[in-house]
Amino acid sequence: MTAAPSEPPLPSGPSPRTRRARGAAGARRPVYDASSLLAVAVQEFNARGYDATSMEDLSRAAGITKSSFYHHVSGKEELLRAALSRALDGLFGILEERAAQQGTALERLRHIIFRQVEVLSSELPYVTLLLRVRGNTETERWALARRRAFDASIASLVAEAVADGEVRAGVEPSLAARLLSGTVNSIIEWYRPGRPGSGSLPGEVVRMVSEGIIPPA
Amino acid sequence: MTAAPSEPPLPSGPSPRTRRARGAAGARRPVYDASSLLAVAVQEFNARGYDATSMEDLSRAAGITKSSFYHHVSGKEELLRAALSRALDGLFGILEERAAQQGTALERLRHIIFRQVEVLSSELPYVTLLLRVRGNTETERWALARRRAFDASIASLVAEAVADGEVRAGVEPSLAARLLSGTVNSIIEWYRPGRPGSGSLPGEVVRMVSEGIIPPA
DNA sequence: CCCGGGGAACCGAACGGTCGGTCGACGCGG
DNA sequence: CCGCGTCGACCGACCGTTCGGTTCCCCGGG
Repeated sequence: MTAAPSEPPLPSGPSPRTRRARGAAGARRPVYDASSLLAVAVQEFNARGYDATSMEDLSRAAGITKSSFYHHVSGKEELLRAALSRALDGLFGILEERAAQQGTALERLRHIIFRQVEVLSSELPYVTLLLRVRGNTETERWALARRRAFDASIASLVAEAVADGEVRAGVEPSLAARLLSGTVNSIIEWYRPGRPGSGSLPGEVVRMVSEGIIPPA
Repeated sequence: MTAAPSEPPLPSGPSPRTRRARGAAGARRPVYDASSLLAVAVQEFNARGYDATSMEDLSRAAGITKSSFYHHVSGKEELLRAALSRALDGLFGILEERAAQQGTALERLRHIIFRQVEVLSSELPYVTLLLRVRGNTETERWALARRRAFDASIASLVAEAVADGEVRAGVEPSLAARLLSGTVNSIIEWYRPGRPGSGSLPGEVVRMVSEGIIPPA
């Protein structure tokens, strides 16, 4: 089920305002634009959880008062929506890459996993937030639906690889797909950028899920 | 199981006045004991998230008022503590089993993974709650610390297996341990009891992480 | 047999506090 | 002097928790 992405529910609010610093060159204070405030908010959301993070927490982390914070953003849920949208765009972008659409099912699958790890790393805070959504509001349910669609496209790819006999016999497609996604997504629990990875994380992950840990007999 | 087997959490009936008959044998049994209330609470916590679940949500799910609910439990965080404790006891119990302490490192590792999947399944709601705590309160930080200790013991076992040459060459121990735990823990995201698993889930998981999905060359 | 004390279960109402969000005013650079 | 960014004060709603009081059942004394 590769459902076409629909419009996110936008209850009320103007279009995202791209605020710029005062003068072109002479900005004198840390002026906050929408994206930098979003980055701050997402970091706080991930540290404490969305529901446990108050708007006052966010404004304090940004260095301004709550009222000033509201001058730049339209509301708490809108921040969440923007963050989830960014994560989902990154993930769905993988599926549209050339290498994700040509070659054998196994080749495409390996490429998608490789790229998914890369996106998880580069968009870590946003994807982290996405993977913790519970579905309490309409925005969260929208994100959950999109995320399920992404997982479903991977699952169908796994099923195709199994049908083509490209993977080990006895592998149950839906179980393998779930464990695959779970393994990849679990990276957000411990990966932190800037830490000296011994090698290429995406390559290591692809190899681990492909060959397991047992030495070839 | 300590829950009373006779009575599932009754839905919000219009007349909660149906007082349950005291035990004929004289054993006085309240309508709700602590453990059945805990089960209801944990289910709600998992559905909405701990912070997003109000005490009124819990009491409504239990079929009584908020005040009555407080007659049985001491507070919200105490419910959380009891649930997390149950999950952690289940996990640490695995490490004390005989098969987890004798044999080669790889044998012990495979047994622990097998049993961990079993515990995840049998104590699903409690382990689910455990794997979602963020560390906002002292109780949550205590649970996080205990959970890290469990993961650490698995990581050291993986390192031992690598040092003994029991696993594929080139496997980085700490990365493998993290992916291993991530894969196993991700089961809570989709496993639901009662669904007809085609085979033994623990066995399938052990095989998948051991051999991967690639057919032997 | 009846009666009444005691306690568990339960409830409505309210507490102090925090939440997301709003509003009017002020300082200041253009 | 105009408007943007900032701010303190404030709002209604809801939070977890407490309290006073009522109902129901068991049980011992007459």
